[in-house]
Amino acid sequence: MMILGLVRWMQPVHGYDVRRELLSWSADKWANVQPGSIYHALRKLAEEGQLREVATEQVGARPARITYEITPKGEDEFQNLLRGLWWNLGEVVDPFLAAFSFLPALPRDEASAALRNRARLLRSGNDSLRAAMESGWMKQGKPTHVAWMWQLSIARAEGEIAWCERIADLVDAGVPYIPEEFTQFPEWNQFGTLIGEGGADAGPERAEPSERVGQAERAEPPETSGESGTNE
Amino acid sequence: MMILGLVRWMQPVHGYDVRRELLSWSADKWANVQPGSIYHALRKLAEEGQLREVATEQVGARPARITYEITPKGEDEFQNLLRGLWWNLGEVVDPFLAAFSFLPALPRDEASAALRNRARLLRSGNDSLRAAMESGWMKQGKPTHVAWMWQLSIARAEGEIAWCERIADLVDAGVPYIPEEFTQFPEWNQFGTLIGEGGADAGPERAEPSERVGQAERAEPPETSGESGTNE
DNA sequence: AGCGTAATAGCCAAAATTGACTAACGCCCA
DNA sequence: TGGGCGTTAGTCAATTTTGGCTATTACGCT
Repeated sequence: MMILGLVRWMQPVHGYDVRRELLSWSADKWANVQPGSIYHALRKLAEEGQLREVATEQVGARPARITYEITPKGEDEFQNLLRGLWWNLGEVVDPFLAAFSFLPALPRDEASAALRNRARLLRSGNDSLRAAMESGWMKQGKPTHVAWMWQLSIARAEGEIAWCERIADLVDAGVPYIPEEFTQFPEWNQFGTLIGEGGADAGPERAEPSERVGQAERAEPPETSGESGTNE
Repeated sequence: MMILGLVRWMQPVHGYDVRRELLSWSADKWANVQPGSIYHALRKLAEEGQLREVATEQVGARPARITYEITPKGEDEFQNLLRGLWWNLGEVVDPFLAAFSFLPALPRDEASAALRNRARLLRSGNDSLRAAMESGWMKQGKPTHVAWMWQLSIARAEGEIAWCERIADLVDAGVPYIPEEFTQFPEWNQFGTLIGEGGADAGPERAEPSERVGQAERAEPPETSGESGTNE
């Protein structure tokens, strides 16, 4: 989608243009697009008839670059995709949520410390976003709505900060959360009940692998070397 | 990570157990784990020495099931992974954010309608989460911290709801955001508007907001069949 | 001019993910 | 008593994703 939309936007383009644009948006972070996938996606879209090759230039002995533009079919598909995303709730993938589900695996004091630390990180992330928005960033020719996107991030983070502090307090206060299954039975079967309850389900969250660390802000856990590695 | 953690948690287990557990958590939504990937992950972890095969039972002529348990090395790795996720900010991947970056591709009135619709969806999602938490869910033996996870979702969504309304107001108010690239080449809009209101039906506006707030919360864009398909 | 670095453009083999598929077994009810 | 259905358990080929690699040209500096 991203790629189709970008081609639509910048056409005619070749792969490297798209790559640079995505990179400049740090889209490898908030969208799901690594540079390596671009060329594959372009080829696939072209083969599906949503894009069309428009030229193939070559400068010297460099790799030839193929320029694409969107076809009416691609435009149509793009509109569908776009509306699907705007009108429905998509599933958000958040690795922290997945990790939080293992709360009982951490000692209480570390859990609460980590939560407060997270609040701190979120706050300072928000601060730097705000600073970036006010300082000359927007005069640099960035579209206004990008600032709105930042604001969405900020708004969500603000909700999360409050949550962090609240939960940290609960943890500190010794509110019990460790299920008996942990302390008593090694096996937990009573999970069948979870399924039955799907009627009111709605866990709109989702966790995805790959953690990359924001440039500066990062704290290390007390003891282990917080290697961020694979994600099985 | 998820899988390693689950094995650690439920050991000794075989693949199907893990699969059922993840399914019961709807983990295919909020984590990144489809049933198909489980066995691969288990094998990979075993081969990396983080898990160990512990038994291979076979009942009749059914597929043999291999039971795994975690090794000290796996435990170590799990602690690392877990702490990495707890102490650092991970990147959240949200398809809506990606879609929002194409705001200029939508007609103003559709954008604002979609935003308000989104606020509605989020609100009702929150409501049903809250309802689920209060109604017998927690008495069912569910670990307390799962409720905290729901609360995080709610907190974030609340921030987002406010944002939606705020931005919708801005859009309605005609705050400019369309970059010059767009207005320069009006043939782009051609498609947006054509498709947006070309449905030939009376109102190009407002998908009929279905009143019932049941599980099937979802609204359709004005005309196109909001296929949520691939995502290039 | 000569050298090192950065940017350009894309490729590719390996790894991961997916969803459809198999195939036996248990059980219920007519 | 046997046929249909759901559960159990996992496989597999095809698709996707990854991120490191190559090889050329442009640029800056002394």
